[in-house]
Amino acid sequence: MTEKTRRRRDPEERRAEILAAAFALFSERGFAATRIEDVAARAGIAKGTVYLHFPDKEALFTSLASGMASPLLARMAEMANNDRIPPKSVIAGLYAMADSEILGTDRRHMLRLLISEGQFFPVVAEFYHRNVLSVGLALLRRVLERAAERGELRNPKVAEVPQLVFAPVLMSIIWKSLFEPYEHLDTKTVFATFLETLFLPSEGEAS
Amino acid sequence: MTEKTRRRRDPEERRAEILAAAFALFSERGFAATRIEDVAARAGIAKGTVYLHFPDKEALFTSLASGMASPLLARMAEMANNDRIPPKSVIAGLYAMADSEILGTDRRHMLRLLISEGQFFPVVAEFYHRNVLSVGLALLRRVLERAAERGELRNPKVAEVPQLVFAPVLMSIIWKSLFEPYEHLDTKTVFATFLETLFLPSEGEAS
Amino acid sequence: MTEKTRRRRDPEERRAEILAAAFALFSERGFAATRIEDVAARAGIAKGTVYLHFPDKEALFTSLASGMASPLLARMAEMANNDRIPPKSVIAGLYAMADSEILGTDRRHMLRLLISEGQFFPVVAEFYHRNVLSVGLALLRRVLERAAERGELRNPKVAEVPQLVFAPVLMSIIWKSLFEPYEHLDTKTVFATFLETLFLPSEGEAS
Amino acid sequence: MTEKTRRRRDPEERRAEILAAAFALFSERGFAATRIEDVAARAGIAKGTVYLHFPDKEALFTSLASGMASPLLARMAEMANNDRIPPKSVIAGLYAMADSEILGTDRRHMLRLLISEGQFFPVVAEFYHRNVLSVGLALLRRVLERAAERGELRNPKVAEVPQLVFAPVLMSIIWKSLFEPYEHLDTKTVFATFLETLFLPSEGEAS
DNA sequence: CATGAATGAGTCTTCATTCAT
DNA sequence: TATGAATGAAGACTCATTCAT
Repeated sequence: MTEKTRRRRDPEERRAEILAAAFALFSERGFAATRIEDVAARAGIAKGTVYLHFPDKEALFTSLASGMASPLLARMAEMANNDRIPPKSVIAGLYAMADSEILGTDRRHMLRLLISEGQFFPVVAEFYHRNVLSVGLALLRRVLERAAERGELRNPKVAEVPQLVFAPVLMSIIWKSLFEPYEHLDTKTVFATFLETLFLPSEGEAS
Repeated sequence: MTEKTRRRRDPEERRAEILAAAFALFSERGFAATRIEDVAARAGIAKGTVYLHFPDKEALFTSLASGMASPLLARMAEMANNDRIPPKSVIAGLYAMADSEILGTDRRHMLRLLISEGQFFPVVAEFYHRNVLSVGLALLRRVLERAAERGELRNPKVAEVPQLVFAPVLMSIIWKSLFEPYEHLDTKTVFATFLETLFLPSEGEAS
Repeated sequence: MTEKTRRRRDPEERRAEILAAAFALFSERGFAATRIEDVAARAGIAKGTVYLHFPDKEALFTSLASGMASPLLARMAEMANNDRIPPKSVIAGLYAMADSEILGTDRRHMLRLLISEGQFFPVVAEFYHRNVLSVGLALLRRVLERAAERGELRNPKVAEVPQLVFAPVLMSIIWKSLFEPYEHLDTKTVFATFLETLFLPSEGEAS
Repeated sequence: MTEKTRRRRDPEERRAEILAAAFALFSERGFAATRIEDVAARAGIAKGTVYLHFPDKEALFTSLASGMASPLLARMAEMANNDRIPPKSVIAGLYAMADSEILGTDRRHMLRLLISEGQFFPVVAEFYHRNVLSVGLALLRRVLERAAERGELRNPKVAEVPQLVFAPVLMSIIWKSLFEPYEHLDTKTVFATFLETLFLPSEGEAS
């Protein structure tokens, strides 16, 4: 009875396990170099079983990519929409979150993967634009406009190019992926410096 | 006359043609999805001929990657080392160059490719770190320090994190690759805004 | 009914079928000239299936070579170890067995293949030395020493060079492979004559 | 003038150089694994030049095989036809020659190659049968018959199976090729022992 | 549902042979 | 004659996908 307890799990759970395995392998080796068989092995199931949950290899990638963003985005939105938090603190919080939740985890590999493969998966790119970027940029724009109104931005025009806010995040992901072995990048300093470049010092802060 | 002049070209020229073909296809489809046979076809030669010039597919990529950076870097260095040009103009010039020479051309695809595949080609990553990044960052640091001394930076600490300078370039490349079809990004505005965020307005400039 | 029973056979059986196909083709054409695809076709399976059972072409050869010797060797050992059989009869029996079981069958092709390719498959050569030759020579030496003690050998020193015993077998294999179409070799006479050269006539035998 | 002395050599000499190179490489690696380009390189010429002297790779092999036997055979014939030399000495001389001229040199590789590939080159096999084996066996038969008449053979019937005489030579070639690294074979002892098995001790010889 | 043996299209790479120079 | 760049057929091996069990 304990023998075959592994079979016939909850479908949703099984699906999640497969995605987790795919995530690990895509992160490590990239899309092309990951074999379905390895994903299956890592998920502890047989090759064919993967196909019971996903029509093909691409679906594995698109599912993964789509499912990855939402949780984090929600938390970010929550923070950004809280008008009682000062804009600078919001952005600081977002950077802290990016640092610990993305750069500090395997998620950064997935983001790199998105950067790498996204172009060849229009479904994914469009999904991200619609559900992540549009939303995220709107949030940022709102926060930055609030900051501009309060006279906290060194250059108020930044509010019109909110993409600049996540440029350092992308740069850090790329650096970590490619060059960290050769030269360490201290992302906390990156974000802190950038924050101080965007925002004037708060009152009571030493320059 | 041009018909059968195909045989026995200058080796250097032939090599360049192959690289050009590989560049086009890698840019368009990525490394894994490009077949040597397609590279050959595009170069107007037979499959086997590619192997007379490059030992394998990887070599094609590494050659390409290595050969791509130097020319541009040299021009950038020249500009950055000219102390008679004010720092802000130097950075403005670099952004202009990035905009026209990278973002405005196919080279941006190659850069994306580097971001994507670099991790799996340590030779390339190390080459870039040593020959491009180290050099480029040193240049930027020098320019930024000069700016700091002259009191032109909004946040002098930026001189210690010169990577921030090219963060918007990377962001733009990624945006163009993935999201441009869905939402246009005006890179000139991106760079202009960022420049104004880094630097205080010059005298005589309107904010 | 036999039509589509092709899928999912007993792995051991499938393995044996592949080896049988490989045996036939290697025998006929040699190692280099045999294509995996042909082996598959002959076994009635797809190319890829071969690779489910053997890691590569070499493994096919080494498996084949290794698996080929034991059965016969065992029977020979049994005969040679039976001290109640007079030495001359033992050797006669071995020759009879070689004649009918090797020279008279496709196995002789395999032996030729071993002679041909063995040098390039050290694994195989060592395997044969350890498991076939060492054992076989020890047996022969024992039999010959017994014969020498009983004064049955024309030249007792032969016991010290038991390799001489199988020299005619190798010669016959080579002859059959290369020259039989041009000139028949009667192996029974070869072995009989050699036997009479090694051994003195038994009592009661006419010279 | 010394510059291009290498070009335009005597065709016969050039041909010989190519054959020598082919011999070395075929011996070392076998027929399939030897590339024409390597033969050319070893002969110090360009790939295409080989084709000015031999129509294809096979011709290289057949030429080589055909040209290899004659010189040695001639010397053997000379010895065998000298009726003043006692038969036993003739055979002893032949073994000595085989030992020093074949087993002791690279020629043994070529003989192994003949054994290996001969089957797939009927031209070669037939050539050898007609020009080497027929001749050689006739010589041996004659010598053995002379020995039989003189009552020097332990088993006079050997004269009817002269192939037995070269069986130990083949065995030694095969042993050296495959098993020498694992166990040394002393060919002098092999031949001496076999000689004493074929022939009765000469008068004045100790057994 | 789950399995994993089987499939075969797809790709890299090699190398005998040709032929313009 | 000699060269060696160019060719392209050939073959080993991979892996996404299917499907009988």
